[in-house]
Amino acid sequence: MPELPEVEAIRRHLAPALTGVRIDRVVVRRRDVVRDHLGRRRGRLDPEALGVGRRIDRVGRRGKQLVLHLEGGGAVVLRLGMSGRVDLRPRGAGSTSRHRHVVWMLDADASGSRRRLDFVDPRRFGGVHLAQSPEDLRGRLLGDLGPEAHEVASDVLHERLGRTSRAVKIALLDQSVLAGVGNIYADEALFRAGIHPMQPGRTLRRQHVRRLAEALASILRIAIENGGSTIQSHTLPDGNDGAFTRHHKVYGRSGEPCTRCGKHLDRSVLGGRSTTFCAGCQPLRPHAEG
DNA sequence: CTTGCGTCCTGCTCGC
DNA sequence: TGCGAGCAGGACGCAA
Repeated sequence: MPELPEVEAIRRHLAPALTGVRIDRVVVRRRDVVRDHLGRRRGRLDPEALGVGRRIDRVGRRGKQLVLHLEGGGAVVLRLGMSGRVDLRPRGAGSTSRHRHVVWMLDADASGSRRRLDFVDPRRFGGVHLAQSPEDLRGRLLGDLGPEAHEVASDVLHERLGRTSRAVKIALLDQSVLAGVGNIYADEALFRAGIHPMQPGRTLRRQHVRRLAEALASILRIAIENGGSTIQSHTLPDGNDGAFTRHHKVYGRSGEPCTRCGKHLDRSVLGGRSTTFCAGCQPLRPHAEG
């Protein structure tokens, strides 16, 4: 469950070690985590689609998905889900997890290090998706994603949220509306913008959406610079924790005092997701025309 | 078309 | 110390 900043931190960590490196061998220890570009489990795994014998041209990211672009087109898309992570370690190192589902054995990089990349995901909400061509990638895998949350223009966000009657928090979590926001940053951005999580998207006024876009950009960028936020299992591939936890103003703080007004923070459940907010600082506003 | 609900999993923390 | 309940950063399929 890393969200955009955590995935970006992982991407930046992996890129220098993986770019230009050839994949020697892939071990699939649990085949049901591997899917094709439409999300289907494949009966037969194609080693070439998994990257065997190919170089990694580029390590990219779109929303919460990590994309290993392979030479000759196609890509391996890693979705970390709630509990997923990737470990980058020397090929000979032992593994600490019994939930290591896919292992990429890499050739030596420029400095001569021979490493492997482990996809680990205890809950298995995540997965490894194989795109055989750029078209595959542009389809269901990445094609339905909204704009990147940390750089969305205010008027674009206003137009997109204006299309739905759902609660703004639910809309923020919808990756086809906006890519990269998860439960933590949805709550944090709404708090910072002073918007009630249950406010219907289409009732948001332009000025509030502007504050929301600014809050998203600010919070996500700071989180990226800090290497992503951390709770429980989230770790960077080198085993170090990200360091953003202390910046959370509402997430995980229900019942504690609001940092802005001192009232206790409320908790409710929206779309099955735990939601923390300050009823004082984030008032539900009636829809004003014009 | 949109929206809301149930479901997929394991592991951790908390209270008894 | 053990045990069960409840909760967890996501996203899908399905039905209305």
